[in-house]
Amino acid sequence: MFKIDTVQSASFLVACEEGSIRSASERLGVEPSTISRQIKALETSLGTALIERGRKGVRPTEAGTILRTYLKHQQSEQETLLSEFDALKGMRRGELMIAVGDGFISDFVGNAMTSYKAAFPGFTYDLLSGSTEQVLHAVRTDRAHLGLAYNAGKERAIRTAAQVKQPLDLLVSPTSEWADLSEPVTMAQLETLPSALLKSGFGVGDMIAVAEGAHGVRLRALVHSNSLAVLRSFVREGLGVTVLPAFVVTREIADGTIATKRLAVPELRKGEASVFTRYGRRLPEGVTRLVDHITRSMVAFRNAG
Amino acid sequence: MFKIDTVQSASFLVACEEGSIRSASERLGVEPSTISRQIKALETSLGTALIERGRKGVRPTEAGTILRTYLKHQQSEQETLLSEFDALKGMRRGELMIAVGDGFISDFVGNAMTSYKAAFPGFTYDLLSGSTEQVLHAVRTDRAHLGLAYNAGKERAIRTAAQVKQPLDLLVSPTSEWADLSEPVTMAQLETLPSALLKSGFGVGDMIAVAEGAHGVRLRALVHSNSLAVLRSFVREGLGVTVLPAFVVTREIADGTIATKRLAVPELRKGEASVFTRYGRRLPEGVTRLVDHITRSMVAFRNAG
DNA sequence: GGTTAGCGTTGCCTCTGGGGCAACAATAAT
DNA sequence: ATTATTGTTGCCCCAGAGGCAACGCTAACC
Repeated sequence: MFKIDTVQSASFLVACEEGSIRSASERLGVEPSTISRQIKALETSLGTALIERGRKGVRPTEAGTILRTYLKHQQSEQETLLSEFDALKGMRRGELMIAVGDGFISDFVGNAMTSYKAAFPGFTYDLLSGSTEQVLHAVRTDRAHLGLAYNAGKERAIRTAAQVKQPLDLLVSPTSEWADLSEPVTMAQLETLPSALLKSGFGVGDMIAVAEGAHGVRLRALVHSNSLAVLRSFVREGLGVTVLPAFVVTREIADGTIATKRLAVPELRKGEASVFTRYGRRLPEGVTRLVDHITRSMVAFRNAG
Repeated sequence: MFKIDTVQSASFLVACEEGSIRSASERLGVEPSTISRQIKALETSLGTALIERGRKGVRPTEAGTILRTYLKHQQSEQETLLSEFDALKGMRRGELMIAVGDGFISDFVGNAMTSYKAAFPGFTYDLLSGSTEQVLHAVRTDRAHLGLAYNAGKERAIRTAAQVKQPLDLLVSPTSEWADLSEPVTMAQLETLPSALLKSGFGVGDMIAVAEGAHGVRLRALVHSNSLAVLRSFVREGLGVTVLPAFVVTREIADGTIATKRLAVPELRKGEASVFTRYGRRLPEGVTRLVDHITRSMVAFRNAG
């Protein structure tokens, strides 16, 4: 595959620079015979004479001159390669492949990514978003280094790096008829409310399904969707309520377009936001450091519910 | 100097292509342990992880991907390098460094170079011209592979590849008063003729000096020059005569502007045109082949005087 | 012109280090 | 839980790289 051995090349190159095999041997700290043999071996493998052996040293033949410029060129290319590696190691660049649950997007981009970018500029991101199930799958199959998802069940292949309880709340529009419901809201009350819910595959959707089963009820879901944007709009427009962890709507809470109400349903309070990787996978350092930033800056992981 | 070992690179590359160390080991015909160790050694020398070891094989890390593209690129460059070597070996290209005596220029360019170019296109020439002494020096100091000169004396450092007797003739203009001199011309006659002669350092000049000494005479040299063109013009214009081997004025003889007359001076008939190289120098094949063309096609070497 | 110094090369020997073998740990699939 | 497959590691052996010294050769020097 590669006909040009590196050690042999070095001998050849130094011999050309020094002009004699003996001085090359001194510079490289080996015997002249070694240099002689290495160059000869290189010539054999290339099938071409590379140096003229003369009375007072050696000089490259025409083929040798060509090889020399080739090696010089390659050497400089290798230096840029090594500096790229240095940049990778020194956290000056890198690529992070992250899969995030839809609910984490704004939190992640607005907080974790922002602070990380300030600390380590030069990193690029491959950001997948989707349901909890999709995030888990991406991590399992190494399509992402790191996953952020809600209510990701334990499984052998997944190693959880951080996990914070984030109970589901009832989200309502402050201007709607449901704004003055008294807390905590019970399952019985919930059953009567028009709602927009996430489909299964999403952590939230699965939790609600479990709660429905436990209480033997079915919520009046006007909408089942795979889009959080649908749920938010649904609530803001006063069409009904939804059930989500609070961190998903941090901004809407802040600007007063959505309000939260505690739920008195134990099954809906067990949810956890988690950061996880594939079990056994050796991660780039950049990813490890990113986990720190996530746990320190993201609302979903800072606030213990 | 070179941190990237070729054998290690090959292991790494094949492992990435095959997707597992074991299949790579099969393809390379070695044990998996070898591949594993080589890749690990490469990682150590580069100070960077290159592959992620996984449950069902290996895959390059980010650094590994960069290295991979680098190696691919290098591989293709190496191929072009090897094809250049092939071209050199196959006599499809090369550079010939030739030093020729001034008198050989038109003969060499018109005959040897022409036929050689037809046989081996793609060769380039570095053509030095000068006196016999300059040609010898160029060959001695390896500034030329091959030398063509007149009356190059024997010396240890020079190996003569071909040598042909080329006696000096008297050159006259056919329309001049010396056109009807009877042959052979003696030294005594020569002494009375106005002449243009080459300076010493040239083979011809040195021979004439020797003959002068042997006969105890001095020729009436109106002009001493280091330029054959001067001598030719001098004769053509009917200003006098000169002494040169006939092959120097082949064209002038052919078109009738210069005529030759035999000389009855033994010292002036001993001259030889020779092709030579530095003793002990290993020559590119192209040069060896060129010698054939020279001896077969050049007037100076074809015609035994 | 012989002699000497310096060049690259080669034969011999030593010993390092690459690579085979087999057992092992870890993981995915059954 | 078990099995099959992955990469890894300890052990051992031998090819091959490299040191040593003698050699052949050329160039320069007296």
